[in-house]
Amino acid sequence: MPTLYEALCADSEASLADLKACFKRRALSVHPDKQGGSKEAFQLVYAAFERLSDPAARAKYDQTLQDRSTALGSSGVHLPSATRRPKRRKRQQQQENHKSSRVTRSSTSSGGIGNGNISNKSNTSATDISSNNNQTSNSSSRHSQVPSNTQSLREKNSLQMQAWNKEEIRILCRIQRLLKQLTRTERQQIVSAVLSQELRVALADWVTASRSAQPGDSGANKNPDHPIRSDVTVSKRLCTRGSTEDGVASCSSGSSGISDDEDLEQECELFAVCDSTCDVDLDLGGDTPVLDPMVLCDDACVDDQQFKAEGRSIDHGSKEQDPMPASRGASEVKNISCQQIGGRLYYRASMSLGNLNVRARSCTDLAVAVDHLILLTALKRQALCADDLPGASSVAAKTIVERTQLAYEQLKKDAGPGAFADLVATFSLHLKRKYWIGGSSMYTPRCKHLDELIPTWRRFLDLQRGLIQDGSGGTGYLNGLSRAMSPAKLEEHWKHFKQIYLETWGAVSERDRQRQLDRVEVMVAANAPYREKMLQNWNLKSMRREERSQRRLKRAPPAEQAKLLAIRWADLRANRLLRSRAAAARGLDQRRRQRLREAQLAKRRAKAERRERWQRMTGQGLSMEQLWARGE
DNA sequence: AGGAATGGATATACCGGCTA
DNA sequence: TAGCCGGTATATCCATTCCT
Repeated sequence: MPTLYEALCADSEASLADLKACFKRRALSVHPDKQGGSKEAFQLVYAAFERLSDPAARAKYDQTLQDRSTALGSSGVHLPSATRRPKRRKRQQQQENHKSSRVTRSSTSSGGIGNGNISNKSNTSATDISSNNNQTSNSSSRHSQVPSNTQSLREKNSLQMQAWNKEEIRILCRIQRLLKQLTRTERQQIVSAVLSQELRVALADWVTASRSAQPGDSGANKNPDHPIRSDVTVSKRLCTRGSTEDGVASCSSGSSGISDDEDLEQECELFAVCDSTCDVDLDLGGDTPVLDPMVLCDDACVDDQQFKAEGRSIDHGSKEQDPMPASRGASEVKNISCQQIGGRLYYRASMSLGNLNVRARSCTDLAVAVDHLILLTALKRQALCADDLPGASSVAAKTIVERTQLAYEQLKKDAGPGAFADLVATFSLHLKRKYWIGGSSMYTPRCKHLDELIPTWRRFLDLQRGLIQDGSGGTGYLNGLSRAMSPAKLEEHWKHFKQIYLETWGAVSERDRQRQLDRVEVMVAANAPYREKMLQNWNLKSMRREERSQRRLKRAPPAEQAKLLAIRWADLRANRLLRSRAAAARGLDQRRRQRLREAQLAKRRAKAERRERWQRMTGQGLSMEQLWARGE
């Protein structure tokens, strides 16, 4: 398997400009339209360029190569720049670090949730950048510690799980499930009022043990970098979001949720199962594994939807990103479409950023299209990981719109007026609303300047945010309907959405607006049967939900249930204690009996010996003194 | 728990119309 | 009328949710 450097035919110490040149050279030779080219080869080359052109992803990749070469032994293995980075590269790196440190410092200290969650095909995140740029950061050192502790932690937890019997495990499971159904405040009340100190600690151990002792469990993190969820950073983030949502005093001052104070860490570790008002210190520090608060937090605490609304996808870390997504279309080449007109081939580079589609002009020269692709790749990288943009302070807190705008301005400067003008980029937003228009798309008119589209983009984004706050879950109108949103509310959103959409077209011309209105109405009408079906489903589900809630009302309240479980737990523990004492007593008794048996045996043996001696003595007619004199 | 369904995101092909 | 661009349709991917 060739390395990415080999795929690009680039030196491991190549600068960005070198990489661009190498990519262009290779792309032109391996494109399917060229002799001996193929889509696979082109995709490999593009994937390599996409990754290596990103400094953070490149550093990460270099590190991976270095680790691999260390594991295999240094001989005969191609070592990338990270292993033996020459002075020139090292100096460059230092300069980059120095330049970006001022920019990234604020985002690093505020945690960079947003960036950390950005899904990037090249496996890049701002968190990675900051950790790579700043080797002494706390998060990176914590991450590096996690795997080393994992094994011993697993063994310990496995032993701990063996110590519980089936019934105790069942009770712990039920309490955990019960607590998960409650809000944070209710949970805290019940935990502090009903659960004993011993039960809380057992619950904490149980949660950690069940997580780490079953690595194949679906709940466990399958990411090899973080074998268990003992990452304090993640825990903090989850807790912070949860506390904000529940209206409890926030753990962090910033929206990103990761501050650097240790109190926060402790609070987050304790809040899941232990009340902070408890006057006895819980021994969760030291050797005790870090508790995973997520297990007992409300699932809704994880406010991923907010990020999704910004056009960012959530990196759950559970799936390996495909380094080479399949190409689409007849050209079979990702990001460069091809069309034959009048016997000539036209190429056109395109790129998507969230729901923003960027397209370059079409051209007959593949080399020009590759140049365009290089520019668009830079735009995408900078928009998704805008930490390296000058003046992008607190960029983690910015929305995808603001970051794209920054990246766009930067691209204009970097590419130079000539190259940028040659791109003739056009921008449009692609929007889908399956519930209303089925599989068809709605899209804004193409703009020659991103600035023209920004206000519209913001409006759609705000609308989407409102939809999430209304409880749709942010995954779309249909899911919104099937969950918490009423059909009436849904319709209201659709009207608003349509209004923005038509206004966008109306800004071009009234004729366009009318044309789009007609088109949308046709699509909406065509999709009526589908909506009818969904409404029926929604009614059925609503009825089912209602029945469930009625059943729940008949059940004992959660506090009562928890109390009963806690009593059962205490009984079990008491019985277990009694049994262990009885067993201990039995053990003592057995040892005494054994000693007695041994003593009796010794006595019997001595008696038999005496009898034997006596018989010998009397048989030979000897006296006792004579016998002793013979030494017997 | 795991497969199926869903729907947003992404990417590309195709076509019609404008313009030099 | 060739060259190019904007609008549209659609294929595919993938995360999430639903259903059994």
